[in-house]
Amino acid sequence: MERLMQSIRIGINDKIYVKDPESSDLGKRIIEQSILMIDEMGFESFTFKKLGVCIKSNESSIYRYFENKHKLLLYLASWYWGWVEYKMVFATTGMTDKNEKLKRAIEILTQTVKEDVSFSHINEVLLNKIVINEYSKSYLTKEVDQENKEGYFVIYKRLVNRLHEMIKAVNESYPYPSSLASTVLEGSLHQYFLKEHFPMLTDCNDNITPTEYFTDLVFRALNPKTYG
Amino acid sequence: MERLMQSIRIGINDKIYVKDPESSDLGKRIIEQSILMIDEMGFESFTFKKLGVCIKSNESSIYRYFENKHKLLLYLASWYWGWVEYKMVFATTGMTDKNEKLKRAIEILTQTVKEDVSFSHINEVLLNKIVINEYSKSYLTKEVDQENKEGYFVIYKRLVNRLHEMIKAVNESYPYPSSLASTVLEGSLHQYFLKEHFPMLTDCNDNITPTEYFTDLVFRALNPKTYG
DNA sequence: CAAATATAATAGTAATACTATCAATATCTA
DNA sequence: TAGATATTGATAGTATTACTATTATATTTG
Repeated sequence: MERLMQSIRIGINDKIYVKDPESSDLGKRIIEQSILMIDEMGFESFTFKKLGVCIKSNESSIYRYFENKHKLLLYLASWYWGWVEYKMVFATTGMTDKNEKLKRAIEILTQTVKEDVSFSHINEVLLNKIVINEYSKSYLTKEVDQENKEGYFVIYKRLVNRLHEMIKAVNESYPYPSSLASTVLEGSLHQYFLKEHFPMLTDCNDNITPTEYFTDLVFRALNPKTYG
Repeated sequence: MERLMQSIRIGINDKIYVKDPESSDLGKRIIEQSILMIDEMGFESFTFKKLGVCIKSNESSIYRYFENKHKLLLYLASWYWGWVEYKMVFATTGMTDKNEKLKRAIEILTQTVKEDVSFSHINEVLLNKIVINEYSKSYLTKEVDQENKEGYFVIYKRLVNRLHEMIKAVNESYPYPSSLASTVLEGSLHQYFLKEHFPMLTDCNDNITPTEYFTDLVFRALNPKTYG
């Protein structure tokens, strides 16, 4: 798996960047260090100026890769969801038992990333933390409709849709497959956040994972007669 | 109900503001107009300078009420959740049927606000929209633990807890009552957002409400043997 | 009416989020 | 290998943001 992952490229909408950061050494340093810095100081405090100092490059050079830090966040998020999508498809294709398949998918989608599987310069553990803390900010904007039209969220939408399809496969009469799918993806990030900062608002802790909670929830919803 | 609401005061942690905006005419105009402006231009573009122009007052005068716009958002959110809590408690106290009580609570917590019930200067319809679009930003910060310690989120936490208690009352053996409660509250805002901007990711539309989806979900989760 | 308080007006600072220009390198191509 | 081209770096500059400080002017209250 690790070997395989190293040669995978995540296809990201090329309108998100001015110049593909994968195409140069500077570009890769921008991605690598921005992940470390955003995790460290939070997206609000992060600036291209600070990043420039950190990678010993110039602010103006970074602007040649990304219009602004918002676009950089969109890039990081797209990369993350593309990576999760890859892992999910890889883990579930070929599975014939629909229940098991859905269960496995939920597992992949709701688990934390524990070790850096190492796409060379991208630290997936920190990127996962960034997505938990910052992803909402990438779409809770006044420009969301325009940016959605331009395709900045396609990967995420495709991922929700894949889950939606698996839910339908298990119970085609369940009336809210899309909402359930989006609830699992978004809710999972939220439960991780609560676990860290508002432990009173969640049952998730060192023993109970968001994966257990959502697996249970989804199968109760889909199969009320036989579950539990 | 309307009459009653007009005389209610929402008790907000006084560390959120420098000077209580309810204590003066200027303070009320700050609240009133900031709601209109944040709804109109989004929280990112909103500044105290612009607000000053809008209410024909001075930037520096606004700083005497709120340290910064983040604190103002915390204030608006606290007010909103306090108002929702009031409505929920009002609607459910005295109900004896635990199932009906939970159902009614979910209804209140997940419905949109359709008309301005008019706390004089506060437009609840717009405030509800602001909460959908901006609430996450109030806690997805590096300062969240400190601010939580100072009690800036007590009302919201109390509300989640009330729902948690009602869930337990219906099914005390359900293993994830806190997570389910927080999922309903946060997920409801998310479904409204998706309905508006990513309709493919939700089943909610003009005919299906987040209330129906979450009522169904919660009762399927709590009562798998008899529901549906 | 005097004192206290609230608000307004003005000015100023450091940082942010860029844009523009030009020089220095590196690389690729004829 | 010279010459063109692309990439990066350095410097400067602008408008806006997010404040703080000071002083003046209303307004309230005792």
